[in-house]
Amino acid sequence: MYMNGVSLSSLIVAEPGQSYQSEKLVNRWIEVLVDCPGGSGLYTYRLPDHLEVKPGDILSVPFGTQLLGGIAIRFVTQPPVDLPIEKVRNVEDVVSVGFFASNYWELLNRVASYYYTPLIQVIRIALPPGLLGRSQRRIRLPKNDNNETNLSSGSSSLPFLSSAAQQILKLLQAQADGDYSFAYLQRQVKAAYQGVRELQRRGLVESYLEPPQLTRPKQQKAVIMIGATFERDLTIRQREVLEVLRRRGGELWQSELLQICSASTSILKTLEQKGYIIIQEREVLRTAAVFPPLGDGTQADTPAMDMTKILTSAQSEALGVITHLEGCAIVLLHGVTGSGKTEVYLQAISPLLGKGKSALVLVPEIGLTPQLTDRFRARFGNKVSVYHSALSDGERYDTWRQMLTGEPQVVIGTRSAVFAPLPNLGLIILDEEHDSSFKQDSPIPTYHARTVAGWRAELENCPLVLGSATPSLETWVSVGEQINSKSRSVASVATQSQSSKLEITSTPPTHYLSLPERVYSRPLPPVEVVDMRLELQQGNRSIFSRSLQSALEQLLERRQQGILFIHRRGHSTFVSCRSCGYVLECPNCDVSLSYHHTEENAPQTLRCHYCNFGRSHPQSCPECGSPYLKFFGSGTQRVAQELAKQFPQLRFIRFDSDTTRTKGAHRTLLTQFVNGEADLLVGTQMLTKGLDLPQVTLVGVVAADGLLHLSDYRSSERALQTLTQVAGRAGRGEEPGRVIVQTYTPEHSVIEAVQNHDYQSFIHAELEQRQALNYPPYGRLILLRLSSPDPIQVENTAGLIAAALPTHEGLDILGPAPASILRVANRYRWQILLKFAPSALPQLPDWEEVRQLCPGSVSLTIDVDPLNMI
DNA sequence: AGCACGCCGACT
DNA sequence: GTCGGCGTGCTC
Repeated sequence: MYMNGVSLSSLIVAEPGQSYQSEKLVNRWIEVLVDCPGGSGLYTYRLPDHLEVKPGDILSVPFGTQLLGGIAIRFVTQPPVDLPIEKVRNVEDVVSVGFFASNYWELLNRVASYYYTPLIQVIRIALPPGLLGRSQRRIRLPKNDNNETNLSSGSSSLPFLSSAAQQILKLLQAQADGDYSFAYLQRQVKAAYQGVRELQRRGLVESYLEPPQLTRPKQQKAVIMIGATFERDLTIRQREVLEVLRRRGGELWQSELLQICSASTSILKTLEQKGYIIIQEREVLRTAAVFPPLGDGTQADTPAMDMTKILTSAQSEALGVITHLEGCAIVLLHGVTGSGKTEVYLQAISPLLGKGKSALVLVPEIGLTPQLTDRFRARFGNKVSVYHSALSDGERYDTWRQMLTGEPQVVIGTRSAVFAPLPNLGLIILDEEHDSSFKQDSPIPTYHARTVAGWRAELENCPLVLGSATPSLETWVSVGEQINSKSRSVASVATQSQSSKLEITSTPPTHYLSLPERVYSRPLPPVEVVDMRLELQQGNRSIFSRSLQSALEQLLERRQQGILFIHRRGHSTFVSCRSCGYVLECPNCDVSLSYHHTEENAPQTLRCHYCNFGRSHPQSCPECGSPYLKFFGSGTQRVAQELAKQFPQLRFIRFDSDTTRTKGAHRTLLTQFVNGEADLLVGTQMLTKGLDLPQVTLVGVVAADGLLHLSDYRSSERALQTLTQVAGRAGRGEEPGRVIVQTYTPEHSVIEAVQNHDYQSFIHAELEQRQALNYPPYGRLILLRLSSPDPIQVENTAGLIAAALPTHEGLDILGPAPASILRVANRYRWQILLKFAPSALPQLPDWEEVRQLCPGSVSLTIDVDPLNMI
């Protein structure tokens, strides 16, 4: 257990059935895990008589001068001996009752210990924001009965006030209620702390605590009928209302009932007095609005009302295996692009709901997959809810509570939804399991949703289905090497270690399920590789090869649609001076600024992708004054310009982080494309994530090279995954597709693998290399990220830590090395990589001791199983 | 994180 | 001598 010196090993949540009464009288004290930033731990509180608390409840407790959220851990018969009794304070309130089931608690503990993160940090991501919300310190003008004469003349009458105090007073007097949060004043006025103290001493302002803004459930009035017989003391109108209520099952929302009967509340009041009904405040759940379906619904493959589809034989075999699983199992559903994985998910979930169980569906980014969400909604209606960080706090809170009800339901969500508190979980699906957005880089815990989902499946004793056309090597290896024997059966089914029911801790059984063909036997698109060196040699200086150019022309002639994929890293579009070569750089980070063109007529801006610094495009070079300051690179803007020049009739839509920044932009752009308002979709990584656009026949990769030559050990794997996914967007409908990949290194093994649609051979070659170098999935990695505003201090600290790390057989220490972009947002970053065999785990250093080596200005993040090593 | 307490330099 | 700067440490 990782708890900053507080041992929680004996920490067990009380059994569910435990009575409040028995505890209440005996135990006057309760230990609470408090949500305080520095070194969180357990604190003992007194339980007032009027509060009923059970371990696992979320509480609001006084802590120092503020009220904080905390989790009730356990009752104790007496406070710690070294704690003076008068220091023990009362629990303020109960925020939420009965949340942590014991296996859920165990899940959080595992995350905390595996990722070396304080438990409270894990709890924070598992709970909706605001639940552990802190109270706010606010400053207001004193309420004065005799009018404001002493203040009204303004700050000029108080010349002896400091300028900070005067500014604060002015702000407060200008505000209608004369009331601001202290944090706001601190932002507005410098030295606000002193200013407020000064004003407080003079009695000109007062300070008070606003309790945490808990997102209270929205209450609504419900009308419930009691007694079924109608006496004759009813008027015709009252009878009508009761009749409506009876027909609707005796319960309705007040507003609904009144609307149906076009009545007013006075009728209900009388009925309540006569004892026919009761009116009750009930919680109403604000679930996320159901979006309109994508497209107009007339497209052959766009299901308006989604129906169960007839499965291919591989699909039904896979479905058969999944639905017959009992208890925990890990399943890899390896289906080529367009093989109908989603349909398998849908049909696997369907019978569960009937059995009163719920399903959790994890996707890389919800905004990118409106199609998947639509399809689930079309199939399961309001049993589907969506849970991710882009929801408003209220929506998130309500969805979270909806999950706690235990109603059978389907939750679709991103990374953090792996903590969705669904009881009766019957199945976890993690779609596009190779996608790196399932890994959190910061803040801590740096968890991988796939890893956590595995634990969750084990603890909930339910299957986990990992779906991908391009499985990660980690999954490939963990599901079993037996796939090596290339079975060419339609659905090759393999079962590894049969776990006996007695050994709960043994590794769960694994299954490999393959969907090697697309639905309706549609072929995978042929991939044409174009050597751009030859193009240049033969005098074609365009960024489009002749092959791609003619394909684009054909697209227009045949009225078909296509996708152009551009790999763009932040600094591949930069502005430089053609005269002196000066490059415009971010003043805070060591990267060049990239050119942005947010709207048609907006002024040109330059932006830093790391810290979001922005500036206008200067008229002339700041260095030499030359007016020839232009942008370089092959970002989407550049490609868009070239397209407009070479193919003026071609209508295209840019689909990248610039054009999809606003909420719902993904959907709008995709809808336009689906409706045929454009011929071509031009974009970056986003195009790779599960788009199902049946009309697309052409996929062009402008330059594959940017992907191939990244400098970490996973770059080949990632490049192949990206290219395979992009290629897989072509030919998903009735028209056959084709793919054109432009590259300067056509002999690269990744390019060959894409061309031959041969993922498996590539994997085996890649796995051999990983094994030889002891990289994941064989060896394990832990990355220590250090950062500080002081370049010398980080470097020194990094050296100090590296020297202090133990030297063991099988534990490699790589570095310390400066991060590839040394400075981001004015912080200098160094890192140390630890590589070790899984068996060397016990020899790892004590991270608390390592942390001690960091001076205050240097922050240390321990990234377990890192994916991004920039 | 706040907010105490507490220890040193510039002033009445 | 006091006021007020900010560095250190606690919060049940």
